[in-house]
Amino acid sequence: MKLSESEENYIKSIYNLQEKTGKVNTNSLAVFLDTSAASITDMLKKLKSKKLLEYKKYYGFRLNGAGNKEALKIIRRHRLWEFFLVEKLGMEWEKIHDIAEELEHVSSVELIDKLDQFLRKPKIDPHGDPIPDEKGVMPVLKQMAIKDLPNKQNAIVSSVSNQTPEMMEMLNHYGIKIGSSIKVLKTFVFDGSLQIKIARQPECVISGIAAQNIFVYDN
Amino acid sequence: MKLSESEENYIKSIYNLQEKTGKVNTNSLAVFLDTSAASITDMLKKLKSKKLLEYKKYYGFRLNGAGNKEALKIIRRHRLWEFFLVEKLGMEWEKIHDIAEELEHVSSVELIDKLDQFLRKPKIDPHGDPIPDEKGVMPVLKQMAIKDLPNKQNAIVSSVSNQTPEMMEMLNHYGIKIGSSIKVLKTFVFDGSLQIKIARQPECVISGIAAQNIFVYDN
DNA sequence: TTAAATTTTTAGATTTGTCTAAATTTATTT
DNA sequence: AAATAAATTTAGACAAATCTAAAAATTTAA
Repeated sequence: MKLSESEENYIKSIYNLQEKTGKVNTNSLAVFLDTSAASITDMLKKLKSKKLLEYKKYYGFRLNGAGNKEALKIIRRHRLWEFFLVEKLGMEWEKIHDIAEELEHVSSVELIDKLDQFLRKPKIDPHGDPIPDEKGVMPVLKQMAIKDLPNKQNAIVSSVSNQTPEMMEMLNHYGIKIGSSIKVLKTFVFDGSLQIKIARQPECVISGIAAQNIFVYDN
Repeated sequence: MKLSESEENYIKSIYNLQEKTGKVNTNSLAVFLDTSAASITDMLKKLKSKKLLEYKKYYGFRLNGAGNKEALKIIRRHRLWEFFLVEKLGMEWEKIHDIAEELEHVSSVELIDKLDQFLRKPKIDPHGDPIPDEKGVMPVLKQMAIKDLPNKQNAIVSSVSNQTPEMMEMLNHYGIKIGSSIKVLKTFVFDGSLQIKIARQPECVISGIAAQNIFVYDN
């Protein structure tokens, strides 16, 4: 199905809000897309008529099977481009989102599959989000606290359970970000602290408490 | 200046037709863009009001300095993406144009400069067309038709002036591509046909007409 | 040098995606 | 359960880019 850029943005946003907060309504989508509630209603009618979502006036809406499939295609494109921008072009983590937002609308299947191959079929984008495969399947990635990561094994930082300013300050200090490549060099049994190496950062030691709150993907 | 996708397509087309045929008029542009003459007139007014071209009713139009600059930026993006698609993703020469046509509208300067670096600042795209640099300057590359290439001298195929399916079929048959190493073994004065050798291909003979349309870099 | 043909422009519609303001429906309070 | 508040939808308008049909200007030809 050929969708307009705008339709794609709506579908992707609905999918993302559905994933993140469980449900979406007209207002939250309007805020998210920085547009009016009236525009949302207009587009919902259109997407319904294209059979991409269930929608009942005043009751709510939800992507159906076809809509989900489209969303996953768009998300796949977005995340592959983000990976490309960081890993191949060396762009800053913070700058890539807006560019990927534009690139994602180029929809040639062959382009995206070739790009996927070229990037060696990555499973996680630079923000730590999973990348759907060519069939639209999200890889299931188990997470583990880095205290449980075997020594010398490379992993990708996936999330942080304790998002206090104090934690952020520390992560910032060590250059630890979602998506950072990380390796445990040594475990100090006495207090559970770990000596670690983050890609492009000097080695450092983090406390056992920190090691319980920083998660990585379990490959 | 932020331009719409449509404005960019008009500017690029005007530039290309100007280059290729010397001048453009409403009808030729309408044919080229597969749209109506009325739409051309509408857009000309708009581009005039944005000070990107000179335009007098019924008299004609031409990109001005600012318009040319914009055109060169778009062409730079297009050709860099074409190079990427062929050299990095290994896509077929024939399939890349339409994809680059979409990618070219993503206009982040940082993206394009990083891409340029990543590709090692190529000067020629896979169709043999020169790629403007970050300042919008077209590299000056001398070319010659292979009919003018001295016998026994190695050269690199740079471009093909007649990009019809029929020409493509023949080039394909002989294994002639942009970048192919080529040598003229013998010239038949009677009809201008040439016996040639393409690297990794058997010797073959091409007609005088073909020999006028296949270009090589003049080292 | 008129008449005919061609090219270009205008006038008026249409589609897409958006808007504001008003109306309607649903949810919350008193 | 009314009254009030909040969320959602409708109605009507607008800008961008396009279209067709008709009018105007220019070019060509008789």
